[in-house]
Amino acid sequence: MRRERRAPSELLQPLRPRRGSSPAAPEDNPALQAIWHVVCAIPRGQVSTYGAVAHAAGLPGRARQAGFALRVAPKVLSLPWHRVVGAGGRIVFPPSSRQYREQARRLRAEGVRVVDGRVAPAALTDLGEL
DNA sequence: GTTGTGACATTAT
DNA sequence: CATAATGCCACAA
Repeated sequence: MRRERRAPSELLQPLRPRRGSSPAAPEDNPALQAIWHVVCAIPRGQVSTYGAVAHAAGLPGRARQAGFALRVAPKVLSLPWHRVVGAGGRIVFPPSSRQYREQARRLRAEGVRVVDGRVAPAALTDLGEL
């Protein structure tokens, strides 16, 4: 049976009609905004996962989009992107990549213990249901 | 329209 | 532990 895969975000905010043929800017995407909002709410010194962020943003099963959202996030938002890791608290960036080191550095600066590309399980946040 | 790709997750082998 | 197979879905070409 084919499931209806309607994004709950569509119910939260009606998609506004795109004007003319203007290319929809990421900033206009409610899903991305929801994700950014959730990430912004992750307390300092705590960590969450892509899947959990997506779920808390009302987008269950769309962990990948959480990654995309962080990727295209405007710099001016200065999101705490480093507080988002993969399942099991693993840093998803390739070790020795510039981003990996940056994320580990920022996390440790907040008191989060990073061992072997993995954050302490205790640092994981619940995010509740928002 | 199709295809390939990805800052993912889960399950199976 | 490591791979592979799926599921998932937005985006770029």
